[in-house]
Amino acid sequence: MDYSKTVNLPRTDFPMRANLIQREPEMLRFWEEKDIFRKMADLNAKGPRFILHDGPPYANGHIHLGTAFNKILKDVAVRSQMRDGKQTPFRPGWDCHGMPIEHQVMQKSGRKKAEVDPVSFRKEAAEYAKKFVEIQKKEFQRLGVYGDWNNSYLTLRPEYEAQEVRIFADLALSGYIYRGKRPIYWCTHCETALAEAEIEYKDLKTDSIYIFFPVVEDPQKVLSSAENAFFLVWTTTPWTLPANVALLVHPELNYSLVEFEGRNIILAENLIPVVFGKAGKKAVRREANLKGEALTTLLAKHPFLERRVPVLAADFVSAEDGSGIVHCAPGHGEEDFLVGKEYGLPVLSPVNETGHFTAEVSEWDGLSVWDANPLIVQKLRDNNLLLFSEEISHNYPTCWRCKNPVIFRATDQWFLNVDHQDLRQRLIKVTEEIKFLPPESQKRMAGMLETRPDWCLSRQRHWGVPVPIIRCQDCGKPLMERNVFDRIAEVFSREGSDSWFQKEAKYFVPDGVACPCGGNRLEKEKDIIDVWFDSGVSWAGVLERAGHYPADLYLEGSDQHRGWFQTSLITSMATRGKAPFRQVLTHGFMVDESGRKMSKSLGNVITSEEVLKEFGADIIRLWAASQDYGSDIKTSLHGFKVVAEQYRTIRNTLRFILGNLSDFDPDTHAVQKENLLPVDRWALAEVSRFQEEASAGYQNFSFYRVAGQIYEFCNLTLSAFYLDILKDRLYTYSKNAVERRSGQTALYHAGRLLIGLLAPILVFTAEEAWRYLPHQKGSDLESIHLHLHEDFKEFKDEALITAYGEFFSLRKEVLKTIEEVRAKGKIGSSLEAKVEIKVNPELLSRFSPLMLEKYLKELLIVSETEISAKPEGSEPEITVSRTNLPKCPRCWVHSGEIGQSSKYPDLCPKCADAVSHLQNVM
RNA sequence: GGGCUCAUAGCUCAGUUGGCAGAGCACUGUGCUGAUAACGCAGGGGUGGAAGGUUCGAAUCCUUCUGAGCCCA
Repeated sequence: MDYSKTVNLPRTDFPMRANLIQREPEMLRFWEEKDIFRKMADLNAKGPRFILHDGPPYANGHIHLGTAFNKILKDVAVRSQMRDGKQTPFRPGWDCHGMPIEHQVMQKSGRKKAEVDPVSFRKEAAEYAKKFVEIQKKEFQRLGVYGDWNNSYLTLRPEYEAQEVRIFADLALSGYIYRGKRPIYWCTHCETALAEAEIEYKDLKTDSIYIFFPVVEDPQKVLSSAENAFFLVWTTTPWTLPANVALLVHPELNYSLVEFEGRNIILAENLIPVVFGKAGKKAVRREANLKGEALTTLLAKHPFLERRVPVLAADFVSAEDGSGIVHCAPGHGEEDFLVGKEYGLPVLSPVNETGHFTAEVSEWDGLSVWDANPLIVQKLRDNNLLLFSEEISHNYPTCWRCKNPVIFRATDQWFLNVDHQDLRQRLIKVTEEIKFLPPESQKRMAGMLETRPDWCLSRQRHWGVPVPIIRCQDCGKPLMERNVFDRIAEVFSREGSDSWFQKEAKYFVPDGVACPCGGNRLEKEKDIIDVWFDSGVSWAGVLERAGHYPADLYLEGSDQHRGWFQTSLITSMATRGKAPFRQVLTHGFMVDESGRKMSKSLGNVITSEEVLKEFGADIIRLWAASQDYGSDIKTSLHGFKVVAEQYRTIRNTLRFILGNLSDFDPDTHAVQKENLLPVDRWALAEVSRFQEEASAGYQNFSFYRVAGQIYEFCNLTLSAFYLDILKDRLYTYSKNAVERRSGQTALYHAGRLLIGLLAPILVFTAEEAWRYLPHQKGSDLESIHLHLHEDFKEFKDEALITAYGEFFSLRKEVLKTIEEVRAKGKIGSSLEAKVEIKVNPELLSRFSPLMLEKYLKELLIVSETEISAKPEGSEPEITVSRTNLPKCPRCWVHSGEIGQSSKYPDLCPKCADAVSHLQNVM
């Protein structure tokens, strides 16, 4: 007789193969049709609020793996908070202005900045940005990201621009905004100022030259002989020499006077061998221990201009490179500028916007600074004032957009004064009140704030929000008045910032407002605002207006320490006196297998598109959630395969659970806790623990821990033990036997919890599995994503987990012994084994809750067991042999009770019972 | 030059307060054939980047060094 038809095998339509690429889009349609996202938003309308403010990605190009990673982390954060009963509106945004788009559009049309009509150009740029907003929106949606996609925020929307003007006005009217001449990063190719965040450092070869500056005065006789004396000055930017106005030494450093080819040369003592070693020449030391401080009384002469230059002390002068003496051009360097400011030096900047010398430098007028470099070196050589020159390679700032090296150039720009009203100190202070994840990033942020220069807000470009300043042409003063700003904001909110380029200045000035000087010829500022200011005020343009300010969390890549985190913090602190976020989470960057940053030029980029096509969104999501974002994220195709493998384990576990619950109705079949079998109580204790730990992981945003716990629960707790020992009960007991229903009760809870915990990560798979899971009446929710967190505290039982823990160590020994016996060919299936165990009485008594005398066979999946006490203190004794009992043809367990049933003499009692309950058994 | 991070099995990584070095993948062997393009079991494989120090005891704490990465100058 074939009993295989009489056993309760798992049955489910939940497929083993995920086929995510096909199924996910179907699921997206389902969510859309059923309006699930809106229902999610309404779910916790009365709950506490959790606001994750979306840092707007730049609306340029398709999303890449890094963008996908970031958005998925945000999504997991939002969804897990929602599961916890929080009200979590998520409004995605895009950054739409700025150089990258301007650059693209400019290139497409093949025009130059000066040739374009601003109005039509801006129209094109807006189209371009909107196009990519739509593209990226679709890509994010395909990844299953939850959000109010029909209400996303764009920095180019009129209302947003108006709000930006209002914040600018708040800053201007409280004195933070000034126009000044300071050296800033300047891209001669893009012809614009650049912010620090728009700079990339690359290795670049430059001239490294050692120049003689003649000493012309030594009033205090610091040198034994000032005759024929020279400072040896080091620089890597010869073109800045025309702007030189001073020499800088380190005050604490020791300098020496050496004789070389008839000259007396001053340089840092420790660098003598280095410099002359490089030059391949020999110098004789004449005088040592000249403190830098003492040298500041001397006066030198410019090597090719009629200019006397003082010697000043500066702490930043390095004793590591060069000669220990550097030249100072306040127009071409931030540090030089600060020294210049301290000593009242002039700020020379004889370079125009395209990087060519102006007429101020008569000798090289009209020449680009890069072309001038060799000529200047030659000039020095001709004047016999060059010790030597070499090429060195070092990190040099380049433009993030066009990749060309940038220069420092002082021009009139609009700045935000970071020290006004003690702002810098307040910023640093407030970082201590913000929760940073990981905590180290607080230091990083504070450190950057400590040293950052004033924020250069103006850009000489077309694509952005105009600097909202109206100036009097007669006196040149800006009309910094509240009602003027209000008027500009009001116009922008209606007509957008394009109006600035279409309307006359007076259009933006309310009637009756005039310049105090009496002049009435007005002009508009031509510069636009730094795009980082756009996104930096999103707390105002988005959060404040919705009553969501400040946000609970900002979550971005670690590069935003100098970017969005900082610009948001500065604008918010300066105008509202508080930080726009309570917590800041940063994650690392995508790097390849060998730890190198992913970049197009290295050809090691993996796009989200290719991963999506091959694996599906849930795999990308599981991958993203599994990463320890504290450091950089190593990424490889192989890594995705590993994740896909883990996914299969999880999916198969789900399938097993669902398959074995096909006849389970939780309302009628669930077994009361006190009637559950011990091991099922243990399983539920594990469920409870899993729930507790995973929830804690979600709350700390340690998603990778949650992912690990999920996998462990599936693989170790369930697959390797519990599901295995459950099979006999599920398959062979009578359908309604309490033993079977007890196991199903545990499975049911395990399945509910597992699907629930998976939901924030595997949004598609969880939804799919949820449909196959039996539900209690009245709780039959249409989507797992509308199902809230529930706890399993009633099943918590640490003592039971500990007791089973001890049993597992014993079990491991037994399995090993069985394996040895199997290797000798004595048994095949473990059901052919008889196991005898002797343990010390203490341990045996600790096992009493497990009721081993009754269940040990089941727990070891063998046919005969005996467990007894032996003298204390000694190791367990395990004997495994082949059972002599006959095999029950239905459940395959060897039993001494076969034949007890007269109706089914070939079966064991359990199977006889099961079969007799079947109606149509054959 | 400064700040931060990392270095544990071939690969990806766990190791909470210092207490016999773990998991997954891969590999090998094997069982089952009632989770079957699935599942179970066992095994090999690590001088814990290097060198010192604290300690009864260090992968874990301290110092130095080496290598790598990111950010900043």
